[in-house]
Amino acid sequence: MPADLPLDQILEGDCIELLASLPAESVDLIFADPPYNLQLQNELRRPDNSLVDAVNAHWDRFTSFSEYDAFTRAWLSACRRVLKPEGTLWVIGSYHNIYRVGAILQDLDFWILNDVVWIKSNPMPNFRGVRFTNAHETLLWAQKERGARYTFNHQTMRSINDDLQMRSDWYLPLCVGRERLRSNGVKLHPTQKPAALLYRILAASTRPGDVVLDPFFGTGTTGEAAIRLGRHWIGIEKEPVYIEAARKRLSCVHPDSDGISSSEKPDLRQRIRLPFGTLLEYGYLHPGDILYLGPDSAIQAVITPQGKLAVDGLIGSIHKVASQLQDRQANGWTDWYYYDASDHQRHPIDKLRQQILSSQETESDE
Amino acid sequence: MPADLPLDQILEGDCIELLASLPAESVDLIFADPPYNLQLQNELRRPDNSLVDAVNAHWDRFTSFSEYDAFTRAWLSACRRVLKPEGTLWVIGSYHNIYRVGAILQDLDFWILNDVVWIKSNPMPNFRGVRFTNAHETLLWAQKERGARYTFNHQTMRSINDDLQMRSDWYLPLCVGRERLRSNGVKLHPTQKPAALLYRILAASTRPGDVVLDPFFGTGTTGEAAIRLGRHWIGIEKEPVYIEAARKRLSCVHPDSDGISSSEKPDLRQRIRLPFGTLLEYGYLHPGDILYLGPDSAIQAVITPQGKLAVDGLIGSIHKVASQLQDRQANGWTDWYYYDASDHQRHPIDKLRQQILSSQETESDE
DNA sequence: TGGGATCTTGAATCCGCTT
DNA sequence: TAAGCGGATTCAAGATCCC
Repeated sequence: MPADLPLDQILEGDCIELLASLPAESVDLIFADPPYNLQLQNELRRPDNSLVDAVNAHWDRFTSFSEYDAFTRAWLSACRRVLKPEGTLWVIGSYHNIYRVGAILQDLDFWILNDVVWIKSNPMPNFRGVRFTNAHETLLWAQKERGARYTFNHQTMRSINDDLQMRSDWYLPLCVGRERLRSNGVKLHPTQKPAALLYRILAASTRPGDVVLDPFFGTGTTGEAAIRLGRHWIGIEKEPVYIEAARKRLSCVHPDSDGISSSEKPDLRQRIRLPFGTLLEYGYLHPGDILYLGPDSAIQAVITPQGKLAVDGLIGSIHKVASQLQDRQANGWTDWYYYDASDHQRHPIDKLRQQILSSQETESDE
Repeated sequence: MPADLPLDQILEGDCIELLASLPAESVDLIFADPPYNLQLQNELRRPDNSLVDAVNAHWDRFTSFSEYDAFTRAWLSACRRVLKPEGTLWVIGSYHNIYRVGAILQDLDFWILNDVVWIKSNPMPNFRGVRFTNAHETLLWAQKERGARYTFNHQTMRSINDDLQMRSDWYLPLCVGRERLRSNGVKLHPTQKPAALLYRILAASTRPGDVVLDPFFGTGTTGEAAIRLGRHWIGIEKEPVYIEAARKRLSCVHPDSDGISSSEKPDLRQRIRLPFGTLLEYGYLHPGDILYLGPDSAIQAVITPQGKLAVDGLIGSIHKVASQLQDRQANGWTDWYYYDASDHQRHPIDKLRQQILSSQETESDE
């Protein structure tokens, strides 16, 4: 590691200039959350006529695609220089910018390893009903040089995904509530990312002690994840307000004493756990199917596309719904039954879980 | 509709040439599933050493991004020419090609309306555990001209999504089992799309009788959805094997007698506008009658002979008066109530409008 | 203090016909 | 063509209020 690498600090200024001042091939991972080039023409109002507080920051104003492209090429090239040959890069964006970014990234000889979709559990609806709800953002994960060795902690990802391979669709809520940084009740940054997103990214693609750089540091979510996971970080940001907020925030963050960072090998106990939704993924059950609360009970519930159960107005996990209906702590796996057309009988859904678990044991790659 | 438009048939040959022979601005919707530019360097084997039957067709081989870009620009431009000004275009792809396609599409002045992610319930795992399971593909939905009116059947989408807005994340299984076309047990087309995907696309963004064109028709999934939904279709394909399979397949498809197509809720935006004065013309209400601002409110207004409402010095449309009295954006149809002497209750005046609208529908429906 | 009702808000390219 | 205006349009969570 070069001695002149400014570790664990925020560099104040323009990222393209500051990146040029850093030593080449010195960084293991880059996470970038660049301006999205949103182009809302007019104000937007909800059906109750209240005004939506849209992104309208000066740093997100570009006059044309070509201006945005030039900006994108500049910061991506600067990032490429400081990245180690075996390093990788993440970029997040929406449909407004991600196709520009993706194409330029490929033109600069980055090699895409995955695209990942962050699916929001609570996106803002489309108030006018004129398009589909914009419920996801896209992450690109690319390596600097095609064919180079890169870090991917497969077992760590498995262990935080109920021992299934982590897929390219990630379900995470927006950054709201206590996690969202505010000043006098006003959100500090219009697009603060959830900590869980950065935590997963760093846990997946870095090793302890690695250097993680974020050229659009904002309020420092990347730094927080790095500290918690025992990685070094470098943040670049030019807005003094964000820098101050990030410094204050990061002064209170400490490495996790347990969790992913200290248990990078999967815990054998966790191998038994399997989310109900997996039965849908495997096609054993389908959204819309009916489950019964017991072998003879008339009480029914419908499976939702999200892998929950719905009865009347009640929606929740198999365990929660079973508990509420029976007014006691319940185990959904043994309480809910499905109808098997082949033998005309009801069986507990736990039977399906056992089938998947046993098939995974034999498929296991260890 | 141009008389020389070859409806409901497959055109045999190269799509760029054949598109040039079609009349300009004649097609309502284009769905394109272009070659993905997949380039597995070596054969891919599962953990049990069996060989994965990857896409390796000759039509999916490009030697460079620039060659793929030129091809993409050519077919997208040709599509743009035949599309009506208010027409829209869908393209599906994976991370190998969708960023090229998206950027070129924007460069050609298509205007992106949404990107949609098709999330596969049963994707192929990443056998070696070196990346995230590639569990989704990306769809781009764009209009030919920014700001033009386009078709989006919001109410239809709502009704097939439990009365919630349809989001940009779609959960559909891969095309497998009986749906997958096979010849002697071998899959006929390496990337046959599920019928449910095309069905949703056409149900969302076309109207009955519209012309849907697919420049990479393959085995005709787009044609099947079009027939089932009562839309015209044009398929372009150059592989004789696929053409033969599509012809055979489509000869057995018939319009749905039920399902989405017949349960399409009328989009309120698209129905005929009916002025408040019509209620007076029909004799449902009379000048001088009293309306009430809610089921219990004491606030009253008088109907003027001009079909306006008057309260104190205030005179205006049902909407304007309701908005001013309540100090918010209001819909007069649902806010104003009339007194029905037959049941001694107040009802929204929208009830009267519905009666007229339904009587008009039964008159015009043959 | 508990729970139900109401209010607030989040990276959003967000109306369309008539005059 | 730009302005006017009729009238259609929202989901999930967390925070706050109220009884």
